[in-house]
This record gives sequence, C-alpha cells and structure tokens, in this order.
Amino acid sequence: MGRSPCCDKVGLKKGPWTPEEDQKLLAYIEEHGHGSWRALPARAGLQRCGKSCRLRWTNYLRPDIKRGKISLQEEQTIIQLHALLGNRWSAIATHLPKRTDNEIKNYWNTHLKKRLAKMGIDPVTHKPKSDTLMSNDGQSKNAANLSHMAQWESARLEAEARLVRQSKLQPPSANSFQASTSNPVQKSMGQARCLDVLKAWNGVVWGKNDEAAGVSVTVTTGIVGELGSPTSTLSSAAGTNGIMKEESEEEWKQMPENRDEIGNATPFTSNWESEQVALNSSEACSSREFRGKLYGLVTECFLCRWRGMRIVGYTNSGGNDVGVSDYYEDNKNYGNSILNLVNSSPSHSPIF
DNA sequence: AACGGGAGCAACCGCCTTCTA
DNA sequence: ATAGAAGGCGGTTGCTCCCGT
Repeated sequence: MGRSPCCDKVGLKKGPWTPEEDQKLLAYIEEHGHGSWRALPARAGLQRCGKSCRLRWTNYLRPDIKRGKISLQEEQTIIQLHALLGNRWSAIATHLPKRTDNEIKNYWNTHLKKRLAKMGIDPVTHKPKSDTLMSNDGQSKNAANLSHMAQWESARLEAEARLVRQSKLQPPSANSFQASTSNPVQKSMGQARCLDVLKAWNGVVWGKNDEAAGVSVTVTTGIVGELGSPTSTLSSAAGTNGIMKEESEEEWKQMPENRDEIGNATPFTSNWESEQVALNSSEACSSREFRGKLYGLVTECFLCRWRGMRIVGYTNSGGNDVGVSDYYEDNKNYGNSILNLVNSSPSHSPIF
C-alpha cells in the first residue's frame, strides 16, 4: 500500500523556524491544544506541514523542556541506558526528565559516541574493541570481565528487545513515570524500584503465567556502598521516577559511607526502600496505560540493578522469597566497568 | 582579517507502528 | 480484515558558530 505524503509539500515553508512562527504555534497550542497535527498548521496560520509543527513543539517549544548542558549524571544515565536499550532514544528520553529524544540522540552522536570510541569501547555494542588497549595492570582482567558481561548482556538484550517491542502497545509517553502525574496509582508505580518485571510481564500482559492474576511483588532495594557513582542515589523517589533528580548528586555527597569491620561496603540502610506493587492482570490486560508503565518498569529495573541497587528482599504474590540472582551482580559490574572507564577519562584528558 | 575545518544542533526524511473507519 | 490516515521514531542532513592557522 502506498503512502501519501504527510502533507502537501507545495508552498510549505521548510528550514529554521522564525520567532513569529514559534509564537503562532505556541499561541495556538496553548489555546486549543495541538489536536490533529495535520490540521494544525492551517488553523494556526502556519505555512508548515503538521509534522514539522509537531517536531518543533516536541523538541523545542514544549514548556517542560530543559535546555542547556547535559550534566555528568545525565551523561552517565545515557551511557547506561544506551548499553541497555541501544539507539532507542525515545525510551532513553523517558528516563531523562525534560530532555528530548532528539537532544539525547544528538548528544550521543556528537559527544558520547566519540568518547567511548576513543576509549576503545565500541559505542554500538559497548564492548572493548581490543583487549590490548587495557593490557596494563589490573585492567586486562577488567576488560576480559567487561567483554564477558557485554556478551551476556547482548544476549539478554535481544530477549528484552522482543518484549519491549511487543510492550509498546502504548508507547511510554514522555516521562510517563515522572512527577507530571497526580494519579496516586501512577505515583506508587513510579516508586517501584525493581521487580521481576519480565516474569510479571509474561504473566500479566500475555497471560502466560498462572500467577498472573494479581501479581504482587515486594521489592526491597538498597544502594550498594562501594559504588562511586553519584547516580546511585535513589532515595528521592516520591512522586517521581526518582532516578534523574538533579539534586541527587548533592544527596550522594552527603551520604555516609557504611563499611563493616573488614572494610567491605555495606548498604546504606537509611536509604533503603521497601515497596509493594500490585499488578492486577485483568486490569493490566485491558489497560494500555498500564502496559506502558510496565514497559517503563522494565527499563527502570535494569537501570536500578546497574546502578548497584541490591535486591535484598524479593517475594512473589504468595509471600515466598524468590531469592537474589547473580544476574543482578553481573549487570552491576558490567555497568560499573564502563562507567569507571568513562569516569577515569575526564574530558580534559589527552584521550579526548 | 580571511579562510577552512570541525563541532553542535535544529530540522527533515522516510520507514514503521498504531489507530480508525 | 483491510486500507488509509496519523503519529512516532531513528537516521541523516545542512546550517551556524567557533577556533585554529
């Protein structure tokens, strides 16, 4: 089946938007909402195609957009999520409040991709390009480990990708897990740190699991003390997805360092959270919104793990402890390996 | 001061998915 | 069930600015 162009191109303006055009678009949307994008240009008095208007709005004019330099914390998040999700910029953007997918994509292509490449890490696979690059001291072991983790992660991501593709029955709207909601149900969902989402997913969304009816997962998470990443601060979750809060870095700095008698890091008990998320299967299967949230949880779960959140308590709907897998530790180590490499190569170093 | 090259980013293009009649 | 419309997404382009020569 052929596709008609999104709009009649004859006589329509292209190229950079003028302040007058911005003003027209802004004024129209503020008064009427965008409605049908195709119909919008004519109604707003713009000589643009609807697609161009939509893009201008979502990438530039929307009021909830933060412009300016990408912070270190955001940078780390992008790297982590890119390793998990690949070039799925919109999915990555849902975890970076007020940033657009286009901005993240641009930042990746102009900054992070080059930086990783210069460090000898393939920006596509996040695998080291060559072990010889890090043949000195303990780094060779680290590289080997990294390679192993990357392979493991790659296989897992393939499975995840399939799930996520199917999950996008409702694409996660921008920041679907974030503070914009006033819905208490959404808030409680947003607070959920980690859960066996894939298991829940299989059961809830497609009804393949007998336990699907009323999946209830209690998750207790904590920040693992040995991590050096400020992004590990997850205690600010109330009402937001909590992960990207800008003030997290400050909170991190203020955190005490807990160590046991032999110097091993111990979790910061004060930052632990225990939450219960009830997933009702019948509601889930009929609610595309719910599926969208679950999709967000898939990503968030991996992110939590990667940032060193240790899943210490994990029970199924029957209250049975289902344990903790090395799986989580493997991912944490892999993510930290990349982050350590990045962090140990500041932008002012010769490698850049 | 002029020029060239690279970086950064806004915007476009085309494909894919989802919705709807 | 199907076709067309609409929206969403990722890749790419091209313009502008900056910096070094």
